[in-house]
Amino acid sequence: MAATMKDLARYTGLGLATISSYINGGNVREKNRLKIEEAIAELHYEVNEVARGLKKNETHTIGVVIPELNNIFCAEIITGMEDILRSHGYAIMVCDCRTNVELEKQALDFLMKKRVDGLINIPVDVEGKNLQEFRESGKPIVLIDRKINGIKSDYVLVDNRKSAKEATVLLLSEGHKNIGIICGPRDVFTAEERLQGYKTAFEEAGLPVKESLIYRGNYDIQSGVEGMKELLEKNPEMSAVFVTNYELTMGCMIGINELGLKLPEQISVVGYDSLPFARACSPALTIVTQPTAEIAKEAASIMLERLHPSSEASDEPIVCICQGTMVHGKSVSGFDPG
Amino acid sequence: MAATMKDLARYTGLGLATISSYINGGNVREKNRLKIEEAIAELHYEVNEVARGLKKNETHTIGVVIPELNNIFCAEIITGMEDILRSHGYAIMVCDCRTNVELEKQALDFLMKKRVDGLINIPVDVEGKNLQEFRESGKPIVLIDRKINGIKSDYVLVDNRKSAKEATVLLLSEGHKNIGIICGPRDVFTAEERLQGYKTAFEEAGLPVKESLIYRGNYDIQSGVEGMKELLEKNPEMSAVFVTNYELTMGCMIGINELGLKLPEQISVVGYDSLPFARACSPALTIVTQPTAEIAKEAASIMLERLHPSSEASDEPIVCICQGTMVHGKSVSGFDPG
DNA sequence: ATGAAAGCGCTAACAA
DNA sequence: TTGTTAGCGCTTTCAT
Repeated sequence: MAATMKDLARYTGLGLATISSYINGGNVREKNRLKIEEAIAELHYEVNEVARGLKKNETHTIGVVIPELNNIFCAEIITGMEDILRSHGYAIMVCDCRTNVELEKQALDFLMKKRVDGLINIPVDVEGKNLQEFRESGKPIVLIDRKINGIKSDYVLVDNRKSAKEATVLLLSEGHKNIGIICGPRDVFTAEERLQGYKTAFEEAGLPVKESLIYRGNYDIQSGVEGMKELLEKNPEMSAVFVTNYELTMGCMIGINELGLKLPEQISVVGYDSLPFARACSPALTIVTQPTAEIAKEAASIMLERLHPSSEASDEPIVCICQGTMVHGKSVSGFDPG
Repeated sequence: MAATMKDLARYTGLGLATISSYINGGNVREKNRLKIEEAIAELHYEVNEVARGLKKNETHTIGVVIPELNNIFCAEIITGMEDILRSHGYAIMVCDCRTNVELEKQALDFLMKKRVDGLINIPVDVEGKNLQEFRESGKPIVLIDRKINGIKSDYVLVDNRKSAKEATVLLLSEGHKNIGIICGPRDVFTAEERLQGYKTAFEEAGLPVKESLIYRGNYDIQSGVEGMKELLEKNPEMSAVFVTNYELTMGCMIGINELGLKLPEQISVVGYDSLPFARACSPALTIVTQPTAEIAKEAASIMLERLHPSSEASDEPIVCICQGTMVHGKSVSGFDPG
């Protein structure tokens, strides 16, 4: 068994409170300090954060619930948050709910029992019901990437509409008219927003939006492959495509490979998310990148602020909107009517 | 504040022990059971795992320390482990140490204080010193992917030599003689093993290994780009290259793009790790893939076995060696002396 | 089957 | 500055 403060007290002949005071940075007589330090070294003492957590009713642990860890967007955000939070003494408990509402509920339950001090969540449940119980605990919640209707909370979001519109405008400005879009599921906030941005670009250009050019899949590779094939089948005249997340973009490139299409001569492509992947494609992809480091930083900062409110604390929800960026490659060319 | 067992006791008029017994699946008179269930629903009671952890000296939490979360190989393994461990009631605390020995030490300390029940680690410190303290706790440790000299422990490893040799033999059998290799750092176990496999293939073919064809970088994208450029510069006659992890492979493809080389006519490539990426390249890459799901499953199983030893438990270290697989694409062609 | 009480390792009054 | 003590929420004897 690991040594406890009691052991230190016995070893040094001091009282428990003195030890505790020393451990917590209090003042202790020089002579006793040395004794305690000796005891700590000798007995390999390490604070028991579990006991401390019980006593102080704070575990210095943040629950993180996400749809898929195995997804570059999520992984990058978690990496960034973990870095910041741990440097402030907070551990994260990550739960991957596999894009499944029921698993998300279980994860949330699980983390409640573990008494995490706060929750960071990329929500899967669009109803917001899963969060109900946690909200009643009064502990801070930061929602990332997806807005839930009717849930007031701190949010870190990305301006998906703007980026999607920008990407579509680029393709339109190159003369493309038949521009396909490969989207995520109807019930995912970002998917809907990106589609709206696409539609807005058409509307502002005074052009009609063709339903046949809209493919809705899951946010996964398979949907990217299938989406590309189906769009081309239904729209032989399609000359450009906008793909709206990393997995879909990868799938789209696989589809283009398998169909033997030439980029950008036969089809122009604007992808999403991963810059390294875009550069590794031949020719390099034009993409919309998301500021994952910034998202992570904002989310972690809001959480820390909620845990230790500064003087001018307000209980108004904090909503932080980050901006994506277009990075130009060589996968977009002017429309060639020939 | 959340409800406690005391509250349930007061609400039902029962004793604390009865409540505890019910919560833990003990027998309770039907009438009382109903009362307790009513109280739980009414007061929104949830077990406090922190208190339970203190009392039982087990937190149902596993520490996971890895070099980079933001790395597809690590992310896939964590995803798999988290799934299995959580379904057995264990949470994971993930710490990303950014491939930094000092940060790894801090993470390990941190997790000790949090009293995790076990540790899963892709070790960065090749000396094994970082693990010393945790080992003294007597709690189970499972090491993944990298062997540490002189540390007896449970391991889940991949047969890197075999895969690397197989990849090199493929290139040799296509008539290539000047085959470059882009490796990871000298002090990373897998990097060294993969290089050994490459060398063995040459030796068994009776061919000399040229030092100029060996590029050592970090396991990152930048090294892949630079490695590719440097190898070609030093070895204009190089007709094939073996790239030994995902990030390097991505970097290598970026380099090939930037140099405007034709695949596989001008250079044959065998990559590593990510199958979707390989398929998204044009032409599709031939690669060595690692069985991340299997690694995750084995690591989680060993951990669970150590936490709850079956009857025929042995304290001999368990070493599990998984096998990689070659997946053939179109990035390798016969050597054309023309 | 149920209750009373001790104690896990720590912190925080309070007293000295 | 230091020591004594109670108690965080739970489990676990030991009685009943």
